[in-house]
Amino acid sequence: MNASTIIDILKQKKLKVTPQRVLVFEAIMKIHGHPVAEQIIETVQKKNPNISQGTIYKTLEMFVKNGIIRKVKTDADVMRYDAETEKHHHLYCSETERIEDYYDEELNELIEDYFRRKQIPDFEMEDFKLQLVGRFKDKRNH
Amino acid sequence: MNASTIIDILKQKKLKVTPQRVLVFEAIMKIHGHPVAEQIIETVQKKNPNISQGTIYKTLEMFVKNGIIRKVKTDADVMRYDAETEKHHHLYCSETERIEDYYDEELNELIEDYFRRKQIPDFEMEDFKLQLVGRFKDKRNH
DNA sequence: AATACTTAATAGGAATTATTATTATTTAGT
DNA sequence: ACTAAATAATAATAATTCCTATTAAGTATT
Repeated sequence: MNASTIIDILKQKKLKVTPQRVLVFEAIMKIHGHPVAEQIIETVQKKNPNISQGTIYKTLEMFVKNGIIRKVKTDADVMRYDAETEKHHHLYCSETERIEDYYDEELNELIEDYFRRKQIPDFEMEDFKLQLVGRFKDKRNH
Repeated sequence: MNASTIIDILKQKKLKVTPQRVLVFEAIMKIHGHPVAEQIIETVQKKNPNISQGTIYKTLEMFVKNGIIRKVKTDADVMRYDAETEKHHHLYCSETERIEDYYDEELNELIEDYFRRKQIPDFEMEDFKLQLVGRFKDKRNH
């Protein structure tokens, strides 16, 4: 992936090609992994200090909306607390902020079993959690 | 769960029992679901307006450290961005902030299969994501 | 049972930090 | 050259953390 790649992507999506957007994309490519906004800002501004933070945040948001990049973690922006400390998973509503607990021992065992057979290289697993994204059929707005 | 429950929990863990801690715990119990700090603060301060925000945040943090409650979502506190838009899961280091992508089509199919057989009541699943928490065996600090 | 002691917890407010909003100016695409 | 959208610069916001003097919980002592 390089400058011409993002130029093509933007053109294809009928989005304006600006030097700012190209630099932001190149920064994400260059850093790889999962950069936080700060790292992207730093990398972009090293190349061109005149590019403002606001533009970079706006560009990232635009990239996310257009499926060019993703946000890691679920989208809600504040921490939530959960009194339940037993192992469980979470159901996230893709429309609202609603979150529900989901307990499924059979599922836990299925996944545990799977990872007993298949080791992940260089990684020692301690725990796992499934985020299930979808829609609740009842209209409650917890 | 009620006041005497949290009192017992705190005593058992050799933590001081204070009215503030009891009220914070009761608030979480009362709200159930996955309250954000703001809701907890509101509920606590309705009972006793002299309890400060800082105390409530500190108490929540203490509860989390002692396994009395959990934080929902992974613990890192800033958004991260990911250039990869293909379906994948995440490996989280429990010690550092490192996050790695994890691709596993076999696992995807296993889980998809499972949910094809077993429907979650009142929930229409659109997507899922696995968070695998553990330790990386190499020392790289991405 | 009341009192003093010691350390941790708390209140109150300031500080921090990531992110979003605002607006005048600039620029990309036609 | 035109027009709508993007940008720079800065202010505003909001969640969370930090700081410090005061207070209170748990424990030991009478």
